[in-house]
Amino acid sequence: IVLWNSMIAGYVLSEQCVKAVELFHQMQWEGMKPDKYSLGSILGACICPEYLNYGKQVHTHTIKSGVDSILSVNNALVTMYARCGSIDNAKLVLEEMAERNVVSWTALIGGYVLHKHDEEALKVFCQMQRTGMKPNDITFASVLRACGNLAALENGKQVLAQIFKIGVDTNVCVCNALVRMYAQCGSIGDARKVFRNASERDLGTWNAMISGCAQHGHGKEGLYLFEKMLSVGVKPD
RNA sequence: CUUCAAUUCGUGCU
Repeated sequence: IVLWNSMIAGYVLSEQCVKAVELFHQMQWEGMKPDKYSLGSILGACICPEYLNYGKQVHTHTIKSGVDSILSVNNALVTMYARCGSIDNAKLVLEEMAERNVVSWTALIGGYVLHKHDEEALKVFCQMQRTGMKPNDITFASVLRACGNLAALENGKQVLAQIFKIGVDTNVCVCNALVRMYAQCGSIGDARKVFRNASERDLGTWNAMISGCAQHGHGKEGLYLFEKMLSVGVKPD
C-alpha cells in the first residue's frame, strides 16, 4: 500500500493526474483498499473545475472508507472544492469538520482569494481568529493578497500588526506578499521600504518589486532593479 | 517509509 500511495503521490506531484487516477483504480482492481494517504493524494489530482465531479466521487469514497473524520483528508477535501471553484462546498466541509487546523482555514481562504472573493477571504480570516486559531506565514501570504486585490491599505496595515505579533515579519513569502500588497495599493514607498529591509530576497521578492514599479510608472527604477537583480546572481524567470 | 494549505507578472475576442 505504501508503494501504491507513493506512486500516486508522485504522479500528482508531477501533475500527471490522469496517471494518478489510473493507478488509484488499478490498486483497487488488485484488491487494495485505499487508505487516508491514497485518498488524500488523489484529491490533490482533482483541483481543477473539470475534475470536480470526480472529486465529489472521491469525497463519497472517503465517507464509505470511514476516513472522513481524519483531519488531513478533510483538509484535502476543502482544498479540492476550493480550487475547483466550489467554494460553498469547501466551506461546508470546513464547517462540518470536528477538528480544524491552520491548514484547513488557509485552504479555504486561499480558495476565496483564487476566485477573487477577496472580501469573503478577509471575513473568513477574521472568523478564523475568532475561533482562536493562530494564522501562520502561509495564511498571511493569502490574506495580504486579498488586501492587495482590494487595494485595502488599512486592512493590510492591520494584518501587518498581526504579522509582527506572530513574529513572521521576516518570512520571505510574507515579505513578498507585503511588497505586492503595498504596490497594488499604490504605496510604492512602503513597498520599497519592505523590499529594502528584507533580510532575505528571493526571485519572488525581486519580481514583486519590479512589477510594482512597472505598474506604477516607475519604469526606470524597475529596469535598474532588474539589472541589480542580475548583478547579485538571481536568475529571472 | 507514502497524503493536506501559501507568496512574486500575464493568461487579454484591441
